[in-house]
Amino acid sequence: MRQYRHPSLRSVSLAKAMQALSDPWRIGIVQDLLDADGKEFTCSEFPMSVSKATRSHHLEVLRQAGLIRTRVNGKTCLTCLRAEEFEKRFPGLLALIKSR
Amino acid sequence: MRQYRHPSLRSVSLAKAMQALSDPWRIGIVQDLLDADGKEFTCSEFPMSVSKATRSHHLEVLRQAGLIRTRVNGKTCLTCLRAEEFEKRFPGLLALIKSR
DNA sequence: TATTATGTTCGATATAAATCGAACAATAAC
DNA sequence: GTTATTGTTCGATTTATATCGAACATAATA
Repeated sequence: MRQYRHPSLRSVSLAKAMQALSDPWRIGIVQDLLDADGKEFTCSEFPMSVSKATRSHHLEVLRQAGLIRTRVNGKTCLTCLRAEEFEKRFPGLLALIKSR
Repeated sequence: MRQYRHPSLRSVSLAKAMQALSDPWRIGIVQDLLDADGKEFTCSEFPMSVSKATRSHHLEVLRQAGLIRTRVNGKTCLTCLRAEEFEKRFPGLLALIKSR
């Protein structure tokens, strides 16, 4: 499988972060990751009723906004939150996403 | 001049707030309001190099996201931040916007 | 009342984003 | 090796957003 690109958080603008978090599916993904407290998810584990192409797209948007990190694991890919890094760059933003 | 509609903050979703703050011009407007600490701005006072139609559009987006309040004042309209309300609904978000 | 200043709204255009199916690639399992 | 599973990428389509000029409305003022 391919190599994932993960930008440094320094290079992520506030506008880009906001844009990434302006979609309900993507907010849901981040909430799932927050609720899971560090656990990694395969792509298909996120509960979304969209095609796998769209799912892949949303994950890429979150990746380029510095929100998630994905690694290859055999046949699957595993995604986790970049929680500490993101929190340092945009303090308090993740707390807003937490389910409520 | 017309009546402005201002949604209750309860009715503003996180996605909508994020969407409103995903544009550099709009981030700039909110930063100007934060820096001015309560002062009201007329539309044309925000330093933006876009047409007045576009300016009006961006202010409407912020208005519908619960970020600003606009009132008619004779020939002009005056806009201020809905700082306390917005902070109560989305704690910490405005702090992220503050110029830095 | 005519003029000017300040914004809004409309219609059009251009750009960006979301979405899907199909084709592809890589790995695991048979 | 063949097949099945998991995702990515491509091309096309649809929907949303940004942008502007022109027309309009309102209020202050000459």
